[in-house]
Amino acid sequence: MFALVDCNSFYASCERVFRPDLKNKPVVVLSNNDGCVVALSKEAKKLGIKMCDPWYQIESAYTKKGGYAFSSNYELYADISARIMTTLERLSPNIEIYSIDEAFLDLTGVNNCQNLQDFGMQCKETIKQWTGMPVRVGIAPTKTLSKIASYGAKYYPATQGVVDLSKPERQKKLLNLVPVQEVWGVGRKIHKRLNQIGIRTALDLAMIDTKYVRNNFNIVLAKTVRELRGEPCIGLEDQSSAKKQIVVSRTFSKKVDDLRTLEEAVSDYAARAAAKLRRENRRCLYVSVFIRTNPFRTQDRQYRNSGTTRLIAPTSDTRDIIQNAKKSLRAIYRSGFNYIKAGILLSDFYDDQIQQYDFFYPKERTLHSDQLMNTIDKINKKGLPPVYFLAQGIKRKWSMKREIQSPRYTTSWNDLPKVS
DNA sequence: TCTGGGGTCCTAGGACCC
DNA sequence: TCTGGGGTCCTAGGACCC
Repeated sequence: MFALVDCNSFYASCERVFRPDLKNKPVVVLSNNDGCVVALSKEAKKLGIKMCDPWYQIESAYTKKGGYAFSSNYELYADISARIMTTLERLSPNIEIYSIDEAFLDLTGVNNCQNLQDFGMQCKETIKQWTGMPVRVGIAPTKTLSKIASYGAKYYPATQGVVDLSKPERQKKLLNLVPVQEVWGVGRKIHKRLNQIGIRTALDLAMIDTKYVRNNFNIVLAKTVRELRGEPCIGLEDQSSAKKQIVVSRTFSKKVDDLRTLEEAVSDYAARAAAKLRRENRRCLYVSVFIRTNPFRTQDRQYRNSGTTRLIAPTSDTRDIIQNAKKSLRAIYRSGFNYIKAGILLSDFYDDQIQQYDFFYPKERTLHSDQLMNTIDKINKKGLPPVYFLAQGIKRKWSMKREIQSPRYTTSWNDLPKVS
């Protein structure tokens, strides 16, 4: 048996934790560069705002109606997420942190000593009390069904945010009410194809022959079908499973056309990616870079490309990663285009405890590399002004716009909320 | 003028091997 | 006119997730 604990409009709710005056008010959170809406409260939804609405199109009408908006504040969200996950770990022995605002709980054994509905209610209330965040809980014999349960908890207020689908009759009843595109694993493309063969609800999907699905769709959807019938196919993921790739990419705050500026941005992303890599205790062998123009500007000539370099040996040294990123960038850069986005991707990871040196690897790099990186990471961890490489640039005019960001209430001493 | 970022998994097709 | 069979590995791209 699984439980899915899911936060209600996570980013918007985070903004409310330290702003009780925003209770029952419309709140939206914007993507990087204040580009579009990525989270919205119930009240904002009622005003007709939708996920992914471009901010510049809705700003004036929305604020006139008394709506509040925030630039994304990932430091705050990550910290609140960590508090919620720690709380869940105390309530259940085995959890899988699925995303910043969701976790699956393994309820094996719990149903022997406690009513599951009560357990769900206890989770919800404890999290509210300890962190201030509203969550809902879906309980079911498979992960896919627990997602369905969570959907029920979201759209039917009578459930008070907790739905237990351990009984097959209840599963059937709810599946019949859920549109097929809401099923976990059914995206836009599959939805369209399912509609063409007359599949409209989750229950319709649960009833198709799995062989037919395997032959006409794919094995992933066949698993989904079996999960909807209550047959567990997807287990709790092992959290130790390490990342396979690290991506850092950003849209620029304005168009960029010269190589120097691109180099600066790519070096900055490379340094961030390298720091992430070290946090995972890994080294990487490949560094890829991609750049692209703005596809929304149809009047502009379009260009996109990516390039990859293989390092001499696996490394997590920022200097190596920056150097190779710049090399890849120079190989793919073409002048005469307005670039809007660049990114870096690290792949093929190795444990940082095992260092296989190459005969031709420069000695001075291997000698103090780990010590130097360690020191930089330590300094940058402690809320002091960060240490960075000159290649990352000083003014960073290309860097993203966040004009209406809330304070970092829980992660910066200067931003602590004041009580007067 | 202004349209996000970071991931995973699967599959088809090409290169290569015997 | 005629040109095998079976396998592995790698990569790019598609689809999905939050």
